[in-house]
Amino acid sequence: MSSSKSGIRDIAQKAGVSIATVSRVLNDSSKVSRDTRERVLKVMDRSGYRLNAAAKALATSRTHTIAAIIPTLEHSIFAVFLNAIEDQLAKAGYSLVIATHGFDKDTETRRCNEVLRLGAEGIILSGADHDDALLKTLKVSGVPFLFTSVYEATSRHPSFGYDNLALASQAIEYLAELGHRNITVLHGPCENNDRMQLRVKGIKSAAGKLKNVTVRLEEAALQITGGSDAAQRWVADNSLPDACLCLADVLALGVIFEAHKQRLSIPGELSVMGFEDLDWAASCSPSLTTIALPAAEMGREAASAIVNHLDNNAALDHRLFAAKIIERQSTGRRR
Amino acid sequence: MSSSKSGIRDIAQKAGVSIATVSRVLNDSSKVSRDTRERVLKVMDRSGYRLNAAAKALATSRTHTIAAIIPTLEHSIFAVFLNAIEDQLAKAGYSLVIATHGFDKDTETRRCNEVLRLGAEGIILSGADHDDALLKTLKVSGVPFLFTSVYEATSRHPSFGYDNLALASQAIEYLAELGHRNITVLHGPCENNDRMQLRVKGIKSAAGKLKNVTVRLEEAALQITGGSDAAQRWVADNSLPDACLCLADVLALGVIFEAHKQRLSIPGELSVMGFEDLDWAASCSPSLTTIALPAAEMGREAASAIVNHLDNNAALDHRLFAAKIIERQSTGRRR
DNA sequence: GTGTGGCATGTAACCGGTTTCATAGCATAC
DNA sequence: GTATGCTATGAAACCGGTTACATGCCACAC
Repeated sequence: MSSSKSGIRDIAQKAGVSIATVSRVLNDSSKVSRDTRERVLKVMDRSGYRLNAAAKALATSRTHTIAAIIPTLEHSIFAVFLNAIEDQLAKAGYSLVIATHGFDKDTETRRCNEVLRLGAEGIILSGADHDDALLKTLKVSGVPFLFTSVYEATSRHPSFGYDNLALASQAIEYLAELGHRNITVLHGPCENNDRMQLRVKGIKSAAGKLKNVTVRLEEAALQITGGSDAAQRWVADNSLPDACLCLADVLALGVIFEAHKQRLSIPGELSVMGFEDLDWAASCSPSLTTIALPAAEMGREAASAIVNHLDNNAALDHRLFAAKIIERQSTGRRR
Repeated sequence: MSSSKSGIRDIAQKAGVSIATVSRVLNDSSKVSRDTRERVLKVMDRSGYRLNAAAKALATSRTHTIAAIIPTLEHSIFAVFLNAIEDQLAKAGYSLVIATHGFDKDTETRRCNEVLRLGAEGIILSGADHDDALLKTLKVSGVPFLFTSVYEATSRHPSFGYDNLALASQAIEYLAELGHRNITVLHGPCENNDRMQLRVKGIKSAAGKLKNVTVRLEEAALQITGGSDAAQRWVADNSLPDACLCLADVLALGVIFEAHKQRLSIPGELSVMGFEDLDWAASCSPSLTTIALPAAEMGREAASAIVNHLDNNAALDHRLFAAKIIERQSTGRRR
């Protein structure tokens, strides 16, 4: 080995300049003569130099890393969301670290500490309901963070999301307006999932005001079989409602599949409505009436907002993402 | 502020020990007396000390970070795969950085350089077909890497995956054995996607050997509408095959939805087979005969292998993941 | 010729950890 | 009492960058 020095010092020596000059070249400082800059760059290129991010982070206290802490990547709504975040962060020169917690608050808190140790400069969280320890940790650390998928204008912490409560109310009102009098609402587990809690709350609130409409709430596992099992039960029990509102699209897909197996006509015998507008909702048969949540847009904007806060000190506050009912063929007027 | 010193030096001062001792406590070195250790830990706890990962990385040349470079998170097969990786890495004390390239080789190479600069100690790639520049970069860097989703026993680089070629052959043979004589194979774009290329190659190879079977290949966009558009065309053109083999489950789902709309009976008038076994394949109607790819298992094992290589210097080599045909109700004997 | 200012560059401290090596303290062996 | 060895601890160098400050040089004004 010709030179044992590593990194910047090696380059400096080979180029016959000081390490400060090399650093200036790296950082595009204008205080370097054209000649010198080119000489240094040439040496770097030839030596296959690669900047050491850890050293830079140590010296600057900047890591250019953002963390997203989410329940799981297995639900495609999160994958779409994260994909948009990653994309946007990459454009801004930041990288994404992900941590999943599987809907467990203690795990979430632990993972939050881990990403902070790693030097995350910003944290994107899912939902607004978190452990006190997590919030305290975030507060103490001073790292900016963002709740997502919920819009909580009154919260002290910034949130980017939807008005889950109002949307759920609108959904059931929509079904009621179609004349349905007997509506079953299928929802996922509410535990450690405030988005779902809010939707259920919205249902309860709207149900109280609807005259002549019977609303029944049922919980199902948040997967296709959760929906299909429920539909199967309705047929077996002879408890088929006029309409079924699923507070997650996967449940609706399960219902649709099961209805098909049972030769139940949708929307003839059963109207089905979803929540999320996953990619297949427009294509399934019948296509699914649902509430379109702009998850990708939310991801992009959340990433931009955090970056903009870090780079330009822009304020982080609340942001409501419009979501609206997409009328498709799985719902119809009650016969 | 009482003490301006930061991190370890602050703790050392408050505990009345040297920084070396604090470091020993942090690293569980046994060469610290019980008393001292407890005193240091107490001070750390009270001060809300958090280790600086960048400093540690700089000093040790270890980041405990693994990168996964994948095309996109939007296809759920990748999400499932990554979810398993993240889970496994977290258990082993590593974190995951993800980089997506959107099926673009140049972007992939660029992202690879980025994660190397970040200090990724291992890299998980999707597929085995990459830019020469990327391979050279990896080779020069000395960072261990793993191709996934493909099994290439003859490759000089380790690969964890499936025998895409053989599986595709088996799939079409399976359909032929059911008596189908007129089979259309629907595949996604092959460009920059060697998994798909291999599957198509497997089809062509098997097709040559099948007597009395006409195999037609059609390309479709890798999304549900790719499948439904194709099926719609078949009906319009009067070119409906006996059976349709989709080299990605999403395409099969599109075909199933469209068949339902067209009141085409599956498998009565058309047998449909998929590839991947995504989560809904068992629940859809009719349930989908497909090839089950153990993506989560592959993710877990890939993560373990990289970690095991880094921690215990275990060799990284090839690993074939068994995938098999899952017979469900979307396929049947030709009438 | 001297003074002034600006530009390019270098020197050295610093970021927060780890680690090598030295050493103090003490018990045990002779 | 001295030699020996072991344990717990500390001092200081080091990892690879950034950056405040110093300096050398040159042009230009006087």
